[in-house]
Amino acid sequence: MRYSQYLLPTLKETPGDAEVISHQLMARAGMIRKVAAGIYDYLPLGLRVIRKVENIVREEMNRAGAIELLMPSVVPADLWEETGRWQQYGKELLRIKDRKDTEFCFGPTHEEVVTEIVRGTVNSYRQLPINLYQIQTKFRDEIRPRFGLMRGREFIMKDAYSFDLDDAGASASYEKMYQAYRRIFERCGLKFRAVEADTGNIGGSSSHEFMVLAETGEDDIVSCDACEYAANVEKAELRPSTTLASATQPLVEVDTPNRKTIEEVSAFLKVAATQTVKTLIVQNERKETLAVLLRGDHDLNEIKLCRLLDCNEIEMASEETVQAVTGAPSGFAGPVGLKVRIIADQEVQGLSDYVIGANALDTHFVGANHGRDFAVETFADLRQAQAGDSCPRCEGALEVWRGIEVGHVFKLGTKYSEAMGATVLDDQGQDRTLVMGCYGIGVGRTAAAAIEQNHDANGIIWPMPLAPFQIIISVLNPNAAEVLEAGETLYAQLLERGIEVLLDDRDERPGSKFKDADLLGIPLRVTVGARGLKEQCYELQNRRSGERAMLPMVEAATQLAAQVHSALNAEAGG
RNA sequence: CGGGGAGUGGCGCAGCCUGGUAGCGCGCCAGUUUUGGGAACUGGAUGUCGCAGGUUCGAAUCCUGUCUCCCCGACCA
Repeated sequence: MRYSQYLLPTLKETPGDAEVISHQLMARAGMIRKVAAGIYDYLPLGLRVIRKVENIVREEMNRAGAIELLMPSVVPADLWEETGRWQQYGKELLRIKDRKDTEFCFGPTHEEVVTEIVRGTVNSYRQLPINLYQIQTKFRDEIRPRFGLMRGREFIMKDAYSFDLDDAGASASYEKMYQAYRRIFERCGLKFRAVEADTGNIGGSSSHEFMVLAETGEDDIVSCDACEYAANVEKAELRPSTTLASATQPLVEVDTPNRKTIEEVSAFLKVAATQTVKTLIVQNERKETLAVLLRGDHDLNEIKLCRLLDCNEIEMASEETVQAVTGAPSGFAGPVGLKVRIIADQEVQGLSDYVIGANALDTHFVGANHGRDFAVETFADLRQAQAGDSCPRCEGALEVWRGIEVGHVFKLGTKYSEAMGATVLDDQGQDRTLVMGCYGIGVGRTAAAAIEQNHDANGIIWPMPLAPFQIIISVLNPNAAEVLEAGETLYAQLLERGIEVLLDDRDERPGSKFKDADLLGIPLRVTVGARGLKEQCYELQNRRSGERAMLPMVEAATQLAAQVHSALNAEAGG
């Protein structure tokens, strides 16, 4: 591609609405343009990267035995009504009507559609297992899209769905996808972790998320420093606590004027936060109000609480509710004398003689003990894991990372196949409900995550497998005939060798060309200028390492092609 | 949706408080001189100041409404 004839609008300045580095650099490098909140144009350079990711995904899915197809983006409401999701799925589902007022949605995910395909075309266990996938534009009307391609409303996703006769088969299909995903992200040159995850409202029994490690990630994940255990904090189990407490101090009411938070109270009473217990008054969607006790320095994990209570949503009670339930303004809630259900994190069980709210303005208790002073209905694992916690599987300790979720694999079970009557005949001639799995990869998000992990002050540094171009030839003075000709010659030789090369033949000053080359993040830059030509050489610079080398003109194309191929293989290996 | 902020040439911003009919930098076009890390000079083009009302002799500026965008929370590839 000739730069002078390409559409590559680079920006010197960062657009004001771009917050994270990947968004800033994608905008500056002329990869994307915003059309509306969470909706983007993929400009030519951006599309090239998207295609790179797609092709890696496609190759690995095919290798794992999955079959590509393409389902419609616009899906009739009937299908979604079969599974009840037309009602369940909230405002994220973009609902539209056609001219006859028939309802449709723009598909945010395709369990219903694919299940409909399989129920109509797969009738025998002999056709199993089968795994169907597509790479397609999805739409989810997110409440708050942000960070460019990281969380768009419209985005490109690879979604795959496996169908098996039984759980064992489904587990095997799941394992295949898990391994395929590892290969995909390794080939993309990304540092990532596969972590145990919550299944959310897609449903199903177990799942893993593939997290690219990056500070700007929106998820917290934990991993053990000794074994393989890794999980999203939403999901991370904590080791069961077995210690039991016994009281040694009497319950005494103390004044804590204006001290509401754990920090304020523990500082005021000169007690460690670990020796305090906080009482959260919460409500679920059924408007049940209850009190949750946690050690002062711990945080509530709402997902664990939801699971315990068999509800979908937990929120902190309003000030009025707190006042009504505890008889005091928030900040002083405690379990003593409370009339609502009281449940506690398991680690409260091992505490004794702690500080706790007294349900009266500016007052706390010291020397509080459950069992003696109040009763706890249930102890359970309810808190968020944090750095330094013991691993639930071994003697190691947990570390905390930030991650970007680029892929997610689920065991779905029969949730959709049962609702939609997707069955096959087994070898006994009996109807069997198919056991499903589903597997997603955010294509644009993967590209964005790659930038989060691979950039410097000058711009993007693409891993070779994702680079929109593998080599950029910067012709320093295209007005000098012999310089332009030397550039053109190399350009032609590289194209012949199948290398993706961008020829910067613009009539710009050298500085601009170097800045743009760095910004775009092309892994190898060849400078063609009078200086090198005097010695019959091109000059090579590696974007990542900054290393430079003189390449004799006669062997340049061969050497460069070899470097590109070895970089591709290095990053594809492992 | 709750809380915070912002809409002014393609991009980044100033002007608004204290109303008088729009300015700076980058980019763009033409020319001259330049040419190894975002060149200099000269000349030029581009704005119904988000939209709709209102106040006023006069509104980018004040008032009301509305739309959009961004940030913090819930959601997720």
